[in-house]
Amino acid sequence: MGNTKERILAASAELFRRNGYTGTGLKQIVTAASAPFGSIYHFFPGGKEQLAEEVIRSSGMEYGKLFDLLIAPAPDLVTGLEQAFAAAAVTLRETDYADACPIATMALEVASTNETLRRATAEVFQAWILTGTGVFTRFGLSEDDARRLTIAVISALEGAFVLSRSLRDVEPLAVAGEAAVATAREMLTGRGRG
Amino acid sequence: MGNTKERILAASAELFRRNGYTGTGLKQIVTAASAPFGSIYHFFPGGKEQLAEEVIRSSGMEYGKLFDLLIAPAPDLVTGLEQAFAAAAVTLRETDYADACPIATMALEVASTNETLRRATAEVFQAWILTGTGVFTRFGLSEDDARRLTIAVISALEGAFVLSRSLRDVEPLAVAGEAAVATAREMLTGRGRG
DNA sequence: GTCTATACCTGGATAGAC
DNA sequence: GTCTATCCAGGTATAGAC
Repeated sequence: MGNTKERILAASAELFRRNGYTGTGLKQIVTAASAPFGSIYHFFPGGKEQLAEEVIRSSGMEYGKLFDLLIAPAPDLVTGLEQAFAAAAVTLRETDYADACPIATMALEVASTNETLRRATAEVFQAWILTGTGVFTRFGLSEDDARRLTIAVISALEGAFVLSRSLRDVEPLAVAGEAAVATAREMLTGRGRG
Repeated sequence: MGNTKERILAASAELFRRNGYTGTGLKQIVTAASAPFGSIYHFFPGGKEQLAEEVIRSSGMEYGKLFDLLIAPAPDLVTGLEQAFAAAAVTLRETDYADACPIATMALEVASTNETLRRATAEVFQAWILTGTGVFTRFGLSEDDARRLTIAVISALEGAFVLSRSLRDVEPLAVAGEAAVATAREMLTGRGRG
């Protein structure tokens, strides 16, 4: 087969997401991917850092598509947000509180320790913000409101993931979802900011 | 001196917060603490895990006091929330985007890998929720609203920390703070949930 | 190009001198 | 009780057989 690289990327994505960057070993990755050790350096000459960078970009961009898949097709903004947070809660419970954001753990780990990877996570988050802003403007929000709602939604989701994974309870995800909906409603009804 | 243990705890708290649990080595800790290597096992016979557990509990509980120090004394709930998010933004910038939540990075790292430490982070978050609920009820919210606002505020803060540290920009912290204020206002004016 | 063996280093942990 | 020397497993990375 020629999909060794794909298997390494898939195994890395799952291990990095669950165990973090420093918490995942290259030996662990090749074992999970059923690949020989040398393949890592064949496909990723830059070693662990290059592998992680590709994982951050690919799985991060993939995750960002959920704005288009879950929220954009919804009949209205509130319904779209409710569906997105509900879907996140289902996934979290089905995976025993393991599969939340694919890059959040790494983002915190590398924020102050690895500039290359920090930049990769930043570019992913910026892409999400652009995508979300586009989707929300199509629901009638101003450019400024749409951007602010996107940032508020991502923040609420990421923070709720931290609490829900730690507490092993989806309550934070539900509460954060309702708060995001309230923020959206406030913008839609034009109550604006203080 | 007899404060070797305190120096180890202080150095560990800072390193764990910035570099994470797996990203911090015990040798690194004793160097930063100017302590001999053996002292770690003298004061923490359980090794790295016991040290991390004590750090999570102590620095976590310390951080939870900010509810009482920053929000409780405020003239009103909205002002209190604004001050808390503003203070977090100032600290983040002053420390070059390093000092955010003392336990969030570890919480994500250990959520699926170390049940002892996961439980320690969960107990800290539960304590924060209780403290916040108490403070918010004193501002006139119902027990249920107060609990839900607390969870929404912590989620917004934690998520904004992820984005702000990655982007090296306090905009997410500002936006999340305004969203938290909007949620509080909605509860205070009795508009309730849908 | 695939894969194995290995080099080299740092990780956590321990023993024991003082 | 303070501190040093060391152990062994695991980490990343490389060399080279096939």
